[in-house]
Amino acid sequence: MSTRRGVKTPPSNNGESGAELGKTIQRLRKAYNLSLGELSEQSGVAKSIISQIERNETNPTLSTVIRLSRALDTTVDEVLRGETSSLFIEHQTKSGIPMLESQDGLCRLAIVGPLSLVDSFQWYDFHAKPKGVLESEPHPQGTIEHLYIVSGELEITTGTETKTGKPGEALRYRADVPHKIVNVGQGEAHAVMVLALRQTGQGQ
Amino acid sequence: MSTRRGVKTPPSNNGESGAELGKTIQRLRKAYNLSLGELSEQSGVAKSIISQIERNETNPTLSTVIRLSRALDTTVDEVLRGETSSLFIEHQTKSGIPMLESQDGLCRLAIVGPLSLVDSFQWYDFHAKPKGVLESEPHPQGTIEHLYIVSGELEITTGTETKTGKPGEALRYRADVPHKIVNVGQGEAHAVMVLALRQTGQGQ
DNA sequence: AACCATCGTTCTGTATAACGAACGATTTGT
DNA sequence: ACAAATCGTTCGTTATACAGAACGATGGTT
Repeated sequence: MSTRRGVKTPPSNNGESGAELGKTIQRLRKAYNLSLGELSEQSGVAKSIISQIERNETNPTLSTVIRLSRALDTTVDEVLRGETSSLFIEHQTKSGIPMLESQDGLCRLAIVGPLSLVDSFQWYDFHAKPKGVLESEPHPQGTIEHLYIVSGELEITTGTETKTGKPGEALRYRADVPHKIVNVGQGEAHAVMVLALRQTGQGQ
Repeated sequence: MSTRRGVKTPPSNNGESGAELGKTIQRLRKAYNLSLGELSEQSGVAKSIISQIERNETNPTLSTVIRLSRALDTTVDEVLRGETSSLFIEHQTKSGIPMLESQDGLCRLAIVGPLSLVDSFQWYDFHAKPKGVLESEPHPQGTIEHLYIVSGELEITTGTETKTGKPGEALRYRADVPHKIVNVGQGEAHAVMVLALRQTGQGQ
C-alpha cells in the first residue's frame, strides 16, 4: 500500500462544491488562449499546481484560487459557480460549444475582453485556418458585429449579402440574422471581432 | 526548541486579498453568536483552524473557506470582499474624441466603430511610429481601456503602473485616470483599442 | 532528418494546513 | 468558595498543497 507516491489520490474530490472548479479554470484559461506556463507566469502559481487543479487532483488554498481568479479576470465565486456560462449561451455557435470553436475546428474565437463587462459588448480574437467556417445563429436583435481584419482574407455572408475583406479593412454588419464567416485566403486568417449589443431602451 | 515554526508565524499573511478574511469570519461568527466550537461543529472545520484563520495565521484551503462560508450562510466572495471597493476617482472630462493625433504626430487613432454607438464603447485602430507617445486625459469614471496589440511593442502607463505588451497580448487598464501609451519598439506599432464605458445605472 | 521550443504531466523535497488533544483563562453553578 | 463547563489558544502529528526540475510528446525551423 505505499501510501506515499503520487498515487492517484483517489477521488479526493474536495466534495464540497468546487467540484467543477477544475473544468472551469481550464475553460477560462483556454478562452484566453493561455498555456499552463503563461497562466503560471501571470498568476504566480506553479504550472504543476494549475495542472492538478484543472484535473481536480488537489484541494487548492484560497490564495491560490484568488491568484488564478485574478489572472483570469474573474472572481472566486464565479469560478466556483462554474457558470460563467451566461455569456456563451447568448453567443452560441451551431455546435453550442462554450469553447467557441467552429464545427470544422478550423476557427477559434478567444475572448479578449474581460468577462465581467460582457453586457455591453463582447470582444473576441478570431483565428481561422484556411477554409475555416464560422456559422452563427442570430444574435439578439439589434446586435451589430464588427470584424477588423488583421491578416488573411475573410468572406462574410449575412442574409443574402456577401463581402470579402482584406487586412486592414473593417467590416460591419448586422448580426441579428444568421451569418457566416469563411476564410477564403491561403493562410490562416486573423481578425478582431467586436459584438456590439443594442442598448435596449434607447429608441432607435 | 528547534525552530519548529509553530511560533507566531507573523507575516505569513497571504498578502493579496484574503487580508481581511479573518476579521470578516470572526465578525460573522460573532454576529451569529457562535463560539469556535459551535462553528466548528456546524462547519466541520476544526476549531483550532478557525482560530488561526480568524487571526490570519494560516492560508486556508478553498474547501475550508467554502465550508465556513456555508455555515455562516454566505458566499466565498462575500467573505472575501469584507472590505469595500474603495477608490474611484471622481473625474470627468470631455471624452468625445472622434479622431486623434498625438502631439508628436507619431500616433494616429482612427475610429473603426461607428460613432452612433459611442455611448457604450469606442473602437479605434491605433498606429504609432517608433517613439510615438499618446497621452490621454482621464475618460469618464469607470471607463476601461483595452489594447490588443497586433504588432510592435507598446508600453502603457496608467497612474503609477507601467506594463509592456507584445503582439498577441491584450492589456486592460483603467482609463479614468491619465494614461499614456508609448511605442517602445523598433518599428511601427499597431493595435486595436476598445474603450469600454461604464454602464451607469447599477450602483456598485 | 535532426534540432529547438513549448506543451501538459509527473517526480521530489519542503513548507504548512488540517486535525485532535492538551492547555491556561474565564465564566457558571451549586 | 471550589468545581465543572466552556471559552480561545497552542502543541504534536499527519497529510498534502506548493514550487521547481525533469520528463515524454508535439509542433515549428533550418
